[in-house]
Amino acid sequence: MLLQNRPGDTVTAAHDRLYRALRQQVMHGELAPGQPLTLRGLAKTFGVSMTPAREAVRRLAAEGALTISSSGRVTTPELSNERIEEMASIRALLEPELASRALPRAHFALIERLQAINAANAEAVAKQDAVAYIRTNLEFHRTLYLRAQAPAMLAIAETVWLQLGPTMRALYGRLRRNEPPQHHRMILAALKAGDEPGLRLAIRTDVTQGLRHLTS
Amino acid sequence: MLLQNRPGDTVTAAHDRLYRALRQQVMHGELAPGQPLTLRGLAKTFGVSMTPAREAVRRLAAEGALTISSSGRVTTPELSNERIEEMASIRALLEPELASRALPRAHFALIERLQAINAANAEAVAKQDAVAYIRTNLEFHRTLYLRAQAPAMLAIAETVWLQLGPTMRALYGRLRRNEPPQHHRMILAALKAGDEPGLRLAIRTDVTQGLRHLTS
DNA sequence: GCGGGTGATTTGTGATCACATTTACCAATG
DNA sequence: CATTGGTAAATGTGATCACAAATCACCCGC
Repeated sequence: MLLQNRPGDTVTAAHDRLYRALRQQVMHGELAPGQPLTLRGLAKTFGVSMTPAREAVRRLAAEGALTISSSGRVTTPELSNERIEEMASIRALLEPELASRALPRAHFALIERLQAINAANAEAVAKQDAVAYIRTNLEFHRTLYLRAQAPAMLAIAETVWLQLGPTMRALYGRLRRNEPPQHHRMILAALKAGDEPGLRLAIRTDVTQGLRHLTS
Repeated sequence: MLLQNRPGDTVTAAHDRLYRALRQQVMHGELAPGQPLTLRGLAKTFGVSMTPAREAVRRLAAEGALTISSSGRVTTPELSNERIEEMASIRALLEPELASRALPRAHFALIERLQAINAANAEAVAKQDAVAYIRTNLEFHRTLYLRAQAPAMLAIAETVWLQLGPTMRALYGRLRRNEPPQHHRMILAALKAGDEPGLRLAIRTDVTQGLRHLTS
């Protein structure tokens, strides 16, 4: 991962580089739930001082990507079962709407790209690569929802994914799944058919099913 | 407003005091859209140094309560009509769900409190006090949704209110409305009757109607 | 009157330091 | 062996400073 500005790069603020790198790590499940982080540690890792590290951490904490204890300690979030179920409800509420809005704009080129992402996802399953699985899974959804032309709604969905990142890692790392997501095929079929109710149902089922296993 | 810790107070971090004070100002429409803020100005106003001011601003920017330009300048957000409509859609999606979940737990004491808040709201209308109008209006919704036992969903709804704060100020300051919100009475009636579809519709209408006027 | 350029001021960014609190470690004691 | 006590290390917080970039104000020339 590129962390330093190099000559010719557009200069990005240090706090922003740190924010983006950490955000991706959290969202893709590269950090376990409850993982402690320190400002000095992050600063040293990224070759900056504590100041930009603090700003990045505050920003991520505001998005729910990190938790700050009453004494100021920073960790990745450990979600209760209730919270996980609530997050699943939110996904089940937002994402069918995003998919519906994307449906009239989903032409063949988009479906083709979704199929390619799905193939990469299946490959991640075969390799038992949890991080790649989560990444391609989210990429599948984001690619579709980008067509919805609803940036604020998509941003909310992404903060939900963020908060679920570490938990998803724990989930998919635990139950070594061997089957690629069957619901993605249903989503693709509904997209091709222009079937809005079917699409909503397929999305709802897809986002709900994975989390159910963890709350048992 | 109390901004300094006094002996006997539980010590709250400076950045957190500043965050809460600013957040309330933005959410309640005390700041106009596009209002510029400076780190040194905020720090001086709150009697602290730039460091906690920066942290509070980053946090608020992450929630969409403030906008940071490419050069780092901080302002309250100026929403496009498209963005306002999207925000209304999000409210129309989330808030009926929150109300539905609150419905089975809405006993008489809650309805009584809602009526009291509604009376304060009507008073704000009579006094042409836009800030008090927005504050009591949001308090009405938050009091109901708190019963939904869905903290993450409520938090998302609040970030939407936050982003709309300055715009609501501009809206309600412009069209000097003389009538108290008639939809709140429908909401209360549906609550008393235990009528879930009616409640969902009343909420949806209430959150949608106000914003429609701005996008014309 | 009006546009462009130049210097002064304002402003955000990042580093460093001092301080208070929390946490971790380890030994002494029961 | 578990528990308690104290000491040392680690950690977050806030202030201050230096720096660069952006912005603003003023003035000159047209």
